[in-house]
Amino acid sequence: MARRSDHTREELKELALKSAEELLNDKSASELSTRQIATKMGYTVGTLYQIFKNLPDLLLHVNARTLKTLYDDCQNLDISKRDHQKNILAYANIYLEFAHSHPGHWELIFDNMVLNDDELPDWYLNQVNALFSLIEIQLKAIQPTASDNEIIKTSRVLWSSVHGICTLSINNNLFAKSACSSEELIQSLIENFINGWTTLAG
Amino acid sequence: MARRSDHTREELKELALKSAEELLNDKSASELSTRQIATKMGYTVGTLYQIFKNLPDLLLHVNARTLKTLYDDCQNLDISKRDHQKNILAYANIYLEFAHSHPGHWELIFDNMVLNDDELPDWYLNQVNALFSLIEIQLKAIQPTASDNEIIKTSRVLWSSVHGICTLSINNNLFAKSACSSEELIQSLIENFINGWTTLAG
DNA sequence: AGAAATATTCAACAATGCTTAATAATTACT
DNA sequence: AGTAATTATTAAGCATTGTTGAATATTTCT
Repeated sequence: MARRSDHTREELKELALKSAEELLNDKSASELSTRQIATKMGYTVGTLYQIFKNLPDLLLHVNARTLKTLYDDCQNLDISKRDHQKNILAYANIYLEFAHSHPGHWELIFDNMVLNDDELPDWYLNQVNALFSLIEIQLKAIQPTASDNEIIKTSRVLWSSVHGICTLSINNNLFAKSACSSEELIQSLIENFINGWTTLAG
Repeated sequence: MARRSDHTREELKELALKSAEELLNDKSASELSTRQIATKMGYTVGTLYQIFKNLPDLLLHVNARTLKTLYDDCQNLDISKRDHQKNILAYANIYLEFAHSHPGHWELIFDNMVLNDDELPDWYLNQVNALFSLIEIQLKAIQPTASDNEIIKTSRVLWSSVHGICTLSINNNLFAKSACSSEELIQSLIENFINGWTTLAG
């Protein structure tokens, strides 16, 4: 066996990422492995190491595509010019919807294997910041006098909280049989928090 | 070979759990293995399978002890009879402090290996519910007219949100260099949310 | 003391994991 | 066209996992 010019280098990269993504539709992030990705591609593991530095590097590229999807989903929203709380709620629901329908992709974003390896590259951090900006813009519109620091802090609080609801609802760790759909929880969070934030700090 | 009378069955159980806990001080939950636990005990793996059904069963007992520690920490608080928001904030800080100082123990509680195996036993669920009750009592005190359903929902929202802040701050995923200590985030969450909750639903 | 019961160890199995050394095939050059 | 360099691809290496069954050691009971 040997060389096959079936695919160019760029095609192989696309193929690898696509294979990983397909696997993530059925498996959890921790079950993803080089062997499985290679098999799904119709190649063996060594090929992967010619395209990517190592597994974390491959996964980072998968994550980058996930972030892009999320960002595009947010951009496709009809943003209201008046009701900023509604906009934030819509963002949160996109996040929730994505987490529920693509738990594997979503989980991988927070996988320590990818994150802790070393410093994340700038091109990746920029994608993250772009997502945060969406929220920050809405918050600034709600409270134009708030300091940048306050805006950043509040965006982190909100996003962490939404994230927590997603995490626990996906894994069924809410321990509440009834009347606790994750949509309800998200809505309660956003409404009460934003209301408190506007009346208190305003 | 360790002598049969070195430890009673009960002592072995304690020894196993203690060894697992010590390992969790240095390792992440996913790095924990039967072989390491057995080695730390001074026994071999077979002994573990005489005490516990399998690894998830062992880990479930580790988690039970973690939950007890958390509950005891909460019970040792000086609870105010007036300022219920302050009490909730204190609970949240205990949760945060525990998560930061014992990330391995904390992570294991939400490990899918333990949770997804099969239905969790009642004696374990009771421990979980006891912790939720602490929050629910405070919420009920804030809004005595709120329905049970609303109390349950709100406790889940609050706890999920606190949990999210812990998750992301531990793994350094907040992507905010400065001015975002997790304590600040927790305080912002509790203050704004409770304020919004009392003014809105009241 | 000898036999039955139990505790503990050891070895093996069957997977899985990431990574790299070796191999085979294509390309580039003379 | 024939040889050398490059590169795609494979195969093997090495470590680790949870679990089990047989062998060995220790205790208990008759």
